[in-house]
Amino acid sequence: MERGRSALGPALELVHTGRAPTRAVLTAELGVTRATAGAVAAELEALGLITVDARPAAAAGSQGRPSHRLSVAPDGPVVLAAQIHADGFRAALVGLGGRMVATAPGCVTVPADPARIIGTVVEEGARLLRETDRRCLGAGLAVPSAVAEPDGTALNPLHLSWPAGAPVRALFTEALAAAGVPGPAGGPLAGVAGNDVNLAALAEHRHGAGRGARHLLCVATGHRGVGGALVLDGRLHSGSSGLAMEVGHLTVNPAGLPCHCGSRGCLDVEADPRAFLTAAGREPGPAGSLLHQATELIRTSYDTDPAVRAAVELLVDRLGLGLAGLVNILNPDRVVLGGLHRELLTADPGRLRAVVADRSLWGRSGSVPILPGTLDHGSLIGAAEAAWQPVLDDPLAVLG
Amino acid sequence: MERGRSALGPALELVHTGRAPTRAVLTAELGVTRATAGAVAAELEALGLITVDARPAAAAGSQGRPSHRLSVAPDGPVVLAAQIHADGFRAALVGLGGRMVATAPGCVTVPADPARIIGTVVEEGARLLRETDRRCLGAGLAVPSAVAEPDGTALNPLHLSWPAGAPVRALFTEALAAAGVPGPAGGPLAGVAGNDVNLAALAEHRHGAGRGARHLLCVATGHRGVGGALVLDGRLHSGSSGLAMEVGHLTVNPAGLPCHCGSRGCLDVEADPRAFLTAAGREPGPAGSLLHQATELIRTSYDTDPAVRAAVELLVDRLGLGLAGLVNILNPDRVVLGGLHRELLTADPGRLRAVVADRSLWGRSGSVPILPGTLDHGSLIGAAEAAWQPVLDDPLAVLG
DNA sequence: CTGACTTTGTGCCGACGCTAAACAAAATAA
DNA sequence: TTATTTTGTTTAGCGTCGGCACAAAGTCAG
Repeated sequence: MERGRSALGPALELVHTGRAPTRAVLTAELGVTRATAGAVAAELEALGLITVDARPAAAAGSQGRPSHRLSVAPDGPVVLAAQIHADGFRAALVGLGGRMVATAPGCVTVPADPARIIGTVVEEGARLLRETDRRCLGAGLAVPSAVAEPDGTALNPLHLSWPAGAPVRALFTEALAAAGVPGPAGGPLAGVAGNDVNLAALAEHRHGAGRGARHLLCVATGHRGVGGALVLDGRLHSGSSGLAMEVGHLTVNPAGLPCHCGSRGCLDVEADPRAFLTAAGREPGPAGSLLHQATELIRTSYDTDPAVRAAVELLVDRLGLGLAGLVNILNPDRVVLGGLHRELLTADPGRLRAVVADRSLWGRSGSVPILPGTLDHGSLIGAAEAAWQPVLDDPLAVLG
Repeated sequence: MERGRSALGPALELVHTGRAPTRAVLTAELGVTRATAGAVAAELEALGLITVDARPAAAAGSQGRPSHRLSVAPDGPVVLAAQIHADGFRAALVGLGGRMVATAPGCVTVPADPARIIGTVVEEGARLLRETDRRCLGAGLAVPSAVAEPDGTALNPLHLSWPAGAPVRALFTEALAAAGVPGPAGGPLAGVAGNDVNLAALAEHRHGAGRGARHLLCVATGHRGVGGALVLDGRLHSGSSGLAMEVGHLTVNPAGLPCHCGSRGCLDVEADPRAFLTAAGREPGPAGSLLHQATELIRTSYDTDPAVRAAVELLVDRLGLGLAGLVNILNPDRVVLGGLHRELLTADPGRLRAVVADRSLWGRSGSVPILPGTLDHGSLIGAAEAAWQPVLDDPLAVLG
């Protein structure tokens, strides 16, 4: 059996995430000798994945021989990333380092049946690939639904009016074959599919506000409902069957609204954009625009409208209760919020952090940092991250 | 740097947990060649950790050359395990395979100050060690409190009337030195300390009802409050600072009792022995006997006393709600219950499983197995497991 | 009982990933 | 200029593991 250089994957991940800007840092991070780090970097360069710049802009102030600069290859291979959400879909090519190389304009279409829309978004991606000469090493798809493993089926694509249990991964892989996208070995390309919040969390961990966190908790909301995700030691924790972090049914308001799950006051119905708009006395618009409507309302009227401010406080309190419960269970060392929750945090960071610190049992002794997400297209980048994973695990197995 | 045989640790763990009864199975489980597995087994035997029995009792019915039998060395090294609970403490020597080699009679003492009681239990353990000629490779202590890392301090030793923040690991290590317990290298022995429920979960995963589970969730109650633990891919998940799985403050009864955390209806006050006794119309006895009182009541009167049966149903419903929340968040592939919860499950297994399946979102499509714990002294065995961990990770680093 | 077959255990060799150590290179400091 | 510091490279060697051939110990068919 082929045995690749085992430090190759970790080294690529360090360059990929920007945590190894030089061979010297790479040596320290990998815990190997300079000789090994040098050999590994040379091999990654030979594979066309990274570049070594012997003459960086200007040496820093420290003494000693200046380091060469390591960076991801600017014209290296890419992966095909696709995202489907309530109000459309998007396709892109993403290189190492989370760099968006090419994007198809975000098409706004009412999602019809899964096979059709997945076929369409894959065709967009295939078109982008034909316009470039860069190799495609993988493909990832983000959907607003839990994706069961090992089947790759979408269990609750609620906002998409898809049938529950749609085999999204199989449809994705079939669409890739139909669109003529070749895999790295020339054969067919196997796609990966995942929940959008999970994938966004992975992207935040690699390239965003979660960088360097050991245990990262992400909570985000799209238009309806609340999603969670957990990255443990750099790996997405999706549970034993891909269904972990369905956090929407934590009780955050015992006297609250009834939820379709049978309980009352679930996070899902108490801390999503619809709940916010209702609390602010606004009429919720069409389903596909709830997030934008709520975000705009906060950004434009938080400082001026007392009703908006009161709604923010209410939702911050509920969200804080849910976050505190999750922090007590998972004990992450960082929390990153997305979607509406990110806006709530930005609007009133002190209150949310205080609520969580107050309710999490060890809040006083070093409470957990809570940060807003920093990526614009987290789910899309995350889909790319999932597609890169085999390469990051063992570059030679994919490229060798 | 010394580089031990890297398959040595995994191989020892497989024999330790009984998952590799023969070299052939070991070969398959490790994913190596027969030659490597044979060399690894020979080295473990040379280290005195396992024995190879070339002539097992009787060959099984299958054809081909019969395997030699692998087992943990019956007179191999041991670790010192100690446990402190609300109504006393206990010390034991535990060999590989989770075998209790020697036990000091469980002393029933009201825990006074941490240093005194830890000193006493360590002296008991040291006495056991003096009565044997087996080497001691580590020491572990289980306490009924969250233990913060990396400090090793007990944050909420509520039932022990200890000061919060007692440095239990340091006290344990000091007591080991004071009692003259030598480490494997002749120097002082560094002890490890952990929460009792966490350690019991580790023990159940290695030697009990959790064996073979990928993601194991354990929930248990002692006399007061509810504890949780999570074993992910064979490693205890204790969070970024050792405080994970504080599950006692999940809301399971929105109209329930006020909890000291400020909320109402927390699992901690709704599903512990005191809550059960109250629900059954019994007067709770002294704090240190609540678990025994509740257990006895279920075992003797569940079949005959309608009030007891009603109390079981009530607590099963509340516990089920809490478990469903945890299952939705963590998506384990097995759940093991201890303490009173184990009794509740045994009394009415159908109801608890139905409640969890009903409330966990994907309950219908393959609900998670819920099993009673099978170990008598789980926390003690778990303390030993934690002490064995360095040996299981790299036997040569400890023994070489 | 004998021979074919199946499965397990072992010895030998080579590939490969890494460490260690010496050396070379490129900067700063005196 | 020379010494010092830090980085990169070369070479030798070691240890782990895969591959292979062979031996060992049983079952099964006749």
